[in-house]
Amino acid sequence: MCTKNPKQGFNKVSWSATEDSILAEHVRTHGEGRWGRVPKRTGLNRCPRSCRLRWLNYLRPDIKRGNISIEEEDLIIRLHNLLGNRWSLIAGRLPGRTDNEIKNYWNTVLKKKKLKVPSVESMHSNGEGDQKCKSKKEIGSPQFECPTLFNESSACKEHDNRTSKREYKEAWLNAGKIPDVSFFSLEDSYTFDQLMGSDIEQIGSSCVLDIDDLEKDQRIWGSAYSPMSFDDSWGISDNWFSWLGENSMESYILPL
DNA sequence: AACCACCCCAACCGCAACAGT
DNA sequence: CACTGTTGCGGTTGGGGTGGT
Repeated sequence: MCTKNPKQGFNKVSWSATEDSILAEHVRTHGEGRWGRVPKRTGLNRCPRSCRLRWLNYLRPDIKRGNISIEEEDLIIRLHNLLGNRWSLIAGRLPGRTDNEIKNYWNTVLKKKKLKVPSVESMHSNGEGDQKCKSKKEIGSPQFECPTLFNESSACKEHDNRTSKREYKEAWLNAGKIPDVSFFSLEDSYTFDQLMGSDIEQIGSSCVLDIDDLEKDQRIWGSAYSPMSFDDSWGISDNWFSWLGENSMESYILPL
């Protein structure tokens, strides 16, 4: 655990080029992980978490530098509509971008853009567009921008009764099929309709289907396309789930 | 040139989940 | 099962840069 400066409370210190090179060299030699040992081994006067963060957000070789493109911005907006403030998941769909970067971009750029354009949800609520949850459990429910009478409180309440991430994952792996999806609300289905053009589709409260990866495999995609029809009331038809289960599509299911 | 206000982003925090013993 | 250390995540904030006066 990083400790606060007892005198000044909070004391941010930027990483120097020397520190960066020491850390980068250490990761190159020993690999990622075991961050608790890094400060001792390298002599860096940094806490393990600070080292990890510096590597993940700045030093990693696959980090993409430069401005967020229009395409990336569009994807961020669509994924945020789908997933809410789950920055790591959103970042996972943007190669080379970190969750911190996307979070910052949202808070400094996109949030303002969103405020400028009156959304439907603002007409139904007090205008607080972003969810303000105190814990990750509360964040669990994606905040959908629904054109109808979406009710956030009822959606959150619904989420409490949903299967936990771990149970969901285990159930999927053990049973070889997608567990109960009866929690799909009518409101959610409207969101799926809106997101038909997206490369990612939510198939439950705790996982999404990676359409991008699916499309890469032409054999699978070709045979999958026909049963993947969308149902008017539930967003994704039962055919999807049965087809996915029959064809061992675990690798295309991304747990949230 | 000096000051101020604002903005952006890196770095921090608390909490929760996970892994190991 | 309980405990402890580690890791991952989202929220928050201090520092530095920039533009306006």
